[in-house]
Amino acid sequence: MPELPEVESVRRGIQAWAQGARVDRVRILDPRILGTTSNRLIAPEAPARLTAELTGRELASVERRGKFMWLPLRHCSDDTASGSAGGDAVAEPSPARALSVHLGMSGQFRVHESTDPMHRHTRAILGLERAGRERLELRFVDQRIFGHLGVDDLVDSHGASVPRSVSHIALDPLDPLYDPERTARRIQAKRTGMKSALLDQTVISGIGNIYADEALFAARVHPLAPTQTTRISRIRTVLAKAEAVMRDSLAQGGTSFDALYVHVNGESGYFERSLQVYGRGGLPCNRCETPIVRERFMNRSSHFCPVCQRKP
DNA sequence: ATTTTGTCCTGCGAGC
DNA sequence: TGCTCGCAGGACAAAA
Repeated sequence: MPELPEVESVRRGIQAWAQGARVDRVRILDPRILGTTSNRLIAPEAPARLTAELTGRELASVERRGKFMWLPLRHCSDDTASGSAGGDAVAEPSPARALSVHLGMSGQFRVHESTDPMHRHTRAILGLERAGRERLELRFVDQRIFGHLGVDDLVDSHGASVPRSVSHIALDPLDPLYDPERTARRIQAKRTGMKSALLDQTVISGIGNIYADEALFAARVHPLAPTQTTRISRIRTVLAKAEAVMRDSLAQGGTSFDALYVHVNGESGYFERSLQVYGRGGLPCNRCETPIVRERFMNRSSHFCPVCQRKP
């Protein structure tokens, strides 16, 4: 399940290939990836519209906030020259639109040559033309179609330019502008459990079910500990552990449980072997040997040590 | 207003 | 053997 470390791994993975490339071909194989998880009504003309928006554009960079990625678009220099017929020579305008990407549960970006065999769950293909280098394809593969592709206006949010669809997402712990103290106070102001707060992408972004469980274990805090009565120092610790565990994971290329998360070249990350509680229900706690408990609440599995993480 | 619940989707494995 | 059922969970609309 791609969370911050996995998405950042993918961002770094495609950056070298995508940055500065020109989109010369777009194929939408399954239009459902153009919708959101809650809006599956795809206008019939949506694929053609996205294709028109992207074709001929240059991908300026690859950005990320939390689990969201986007690639700001700009007109290629030759396009600009022919487009502004006889107009004043203006400086390259800052990108106003971006290709926005969410990997959902099972989304992957894979770098391929166009002759490579097609993966069964390929949902979209961007053909990339790169000055002086061979053509390649960026393929969006997504088994469960929780992922999303779209083109969106760039707007200002938390001191950065992000797609409108990302503007409500909070800064993540790897963002230079991230403020852990402010985040801790916001969490304490909520009336909910600690795990719910960590998963609220408008409070802190990038944390999903795996790293929420791992951070709470590392901080010795129960997932259902009420935010309001948890001491601010404990909340600070949880945030520090969340950041630490995600940085560790990133250094190991992220967590790969199965073939659902892989790098752009198809290789897996190695953080799974470092997980302390997630996926370890019934196995002994690495600190106290007590069997790790797996319980379902919030419609999700939560994994924790009943001894190390005292009940609220 | 804020918090919780339900929904989307596919493949796989357990159980009968 | 073949079927059904449950499970995996990110984000968001809807309900509470």
